[in-house]
Amino acid sequence: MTPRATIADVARVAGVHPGTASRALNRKTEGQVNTETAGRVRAAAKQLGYIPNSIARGLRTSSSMTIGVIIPDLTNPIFPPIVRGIDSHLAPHGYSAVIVNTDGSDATERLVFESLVQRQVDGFIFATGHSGHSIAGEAYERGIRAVMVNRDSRGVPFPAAVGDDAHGIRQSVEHLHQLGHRRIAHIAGPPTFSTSQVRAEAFVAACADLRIQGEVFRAPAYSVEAGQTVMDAVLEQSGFPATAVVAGNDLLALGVYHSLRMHGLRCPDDVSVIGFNDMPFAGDFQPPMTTVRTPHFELGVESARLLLNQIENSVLTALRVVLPVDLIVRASTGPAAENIAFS
Amino acid sequence: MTPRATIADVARVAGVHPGTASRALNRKTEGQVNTETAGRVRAAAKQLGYIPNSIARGLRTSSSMTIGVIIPDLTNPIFPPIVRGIDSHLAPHGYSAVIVNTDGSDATERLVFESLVQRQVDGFIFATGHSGHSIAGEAYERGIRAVMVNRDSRGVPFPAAVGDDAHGIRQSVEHLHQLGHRRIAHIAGPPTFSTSQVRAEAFVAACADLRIQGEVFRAPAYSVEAGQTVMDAVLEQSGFPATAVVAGNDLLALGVYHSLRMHGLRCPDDVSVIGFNDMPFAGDFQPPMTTVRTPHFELGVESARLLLNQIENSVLTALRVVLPVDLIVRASTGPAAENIAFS
DNA sequence: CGTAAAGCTGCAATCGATTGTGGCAAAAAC
DNA sequence: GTTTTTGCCACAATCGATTGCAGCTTTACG
Repeated sequence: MTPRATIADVARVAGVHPGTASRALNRKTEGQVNTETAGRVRAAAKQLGYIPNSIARGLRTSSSMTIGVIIPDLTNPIFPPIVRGIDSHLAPHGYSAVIVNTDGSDATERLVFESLVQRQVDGFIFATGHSGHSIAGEAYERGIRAVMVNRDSRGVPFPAAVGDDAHGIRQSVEHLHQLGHRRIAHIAGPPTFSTSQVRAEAFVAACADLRIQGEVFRAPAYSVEAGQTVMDAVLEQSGFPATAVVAGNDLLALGVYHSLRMHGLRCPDDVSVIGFNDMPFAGDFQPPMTTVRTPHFELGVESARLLLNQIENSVLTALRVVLPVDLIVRASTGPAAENIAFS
Repeated sequence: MTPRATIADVARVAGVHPGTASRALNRKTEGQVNTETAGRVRAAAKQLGYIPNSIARGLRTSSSMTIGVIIPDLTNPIFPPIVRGIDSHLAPHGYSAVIVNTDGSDATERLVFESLVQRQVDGFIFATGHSGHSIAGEAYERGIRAVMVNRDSRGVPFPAAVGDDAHGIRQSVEHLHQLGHRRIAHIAGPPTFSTSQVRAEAFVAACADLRIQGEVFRAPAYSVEAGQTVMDAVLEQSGFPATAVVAGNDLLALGVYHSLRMHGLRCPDDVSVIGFNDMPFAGDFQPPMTTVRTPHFELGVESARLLLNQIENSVLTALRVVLPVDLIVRASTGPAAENIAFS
């Protein structure tokens, strides 16, 4: 219940001026003070259990040592690893991350953004895929530092850390091709996400290269429900007799699983399915999912590194770092079925 | 690039003193200023795009409007829902959460704790299960406000929001009993977690009540690997011919799945398995998992509510809120097998 | 020995907002 | 008509740390 010791208390005990005490306690300035004096100050600080008030420091130095991380939904399993990667790079540098969700809503994105600039965060990491009139552009105009992770920065010149999505899709299509599939459906995410675009484009390009029939269907969201709904439509209405589907991400693929099951079709016997991301436990699904592994943790690390470089050294080390991805073959893909029952 | 407007700027434009501007802009004090004047101030604020510097405010009011949330590992799928629940209650009240991971390490727990008190967080939410010489006791002695979520507060008089674990276990055992199981193994989590204790105790109590054989085995961690290792031992060395296992949580149950598969045993045909938590996608596993649903989101909400009550009203509304749980029966449980192959 | 340079440390301003106190003027009370 | 009350606002202190500047002492050097 005793009030925390301030630097003035430390100075008094050490018999020096608060300014001197401050210098003695800071790495950057401790060279300016006599070694013996500095020792006395440190001793006093330890004795009093002095903990610097970072709010006061922040006021003076106009930095809060916190980074705002804006994600659509922490419940989406790809984000926890990203967040951990971010944190693992931030913490050793003395920064903390405050994570906020937008639920995909543009309005709450703006809301939390404002709330965070009010908090004087030193920078932002955007993991939201929204590409429309997102706040990124506004942030840039306000001179706010930021980076993107797992998405591209559509026009806004912020650095970005992304996976090599195009290559992952290409691998997926080739894998299916080798298994004999010649008619493949792609269930793409919402067009507002930059990832949806590049994956869809890579898909059509790969199909063209291999001279196989590829059709893309757009899901309204990256969710299990959306995947199921779209797959229902593919099966019931599209008239496209696909023997395999490459989904925009694992959630959509899971929705495809559900739809298949509802239609009495088996995976991979009747239809092969490939996901994207290799989310945690993807290997425990029924069947274990073939999917493209994206290094989410490392993506987080890289994005944090990009941001901190920008903040502390005021330099852009890179405008874009792309990390390799890998196709993980499990049990949701198999030889193309001869004929499949369409309604 | 123009420096942000301060309250002094607003005051100048509105032709009033900064103190007056401050009062005009704050809900609690706007009654102290003339309505017409307040309007002028608000207009000026809007015109300048004034955003209060919450660091400066925090220095004066000695509150940061942030809450520290300490969890073992964000990657564990039960925590994202809890965090979202916390956030959903905090945000409308103007608070932000800063989430840190400890990786179960006592040392880093202490580290992040210190880092957060230095950040002047207004309170803590502990989701770490560690019960030994945790920092909770120290926090209490320092007069720091905190609550526990998903764990009990062993001796430390902090409020806690928990699920009715004992009841969940009882339901599980009864469910198995009805299916004809008479020899059940319980794979408990590490004894340092309060949840492990109450679940294990509830298990032996339930078995005693129903007069069936129950044996408990301890896992060194709440992880898939630990679950597999322990189940391996149960099958190969224990000599306990269980026809069913109730796992301490879903991760352990997943490990049991793996072990079973490795031993050529099928679930639920040979051995029934029940998890705990109903983590996301538990219904998509192979087989879909029977498990106890814990309302994690609501647990987060309740813990945040408990903490905010303590902070803002300085009252303890409750020392302990326990939320109901439910057994979700899926496909990992079935009638007891006649005889099961043990090595 | 004198002067210049270097090394330390104290002083005070500063970051941007909040808030107790006091003063002035208008309204109310007598 | 005078006094008291009330309403509104200005003033200035304050939160706790950082930092440019100046002054003092000590060392170095010619």
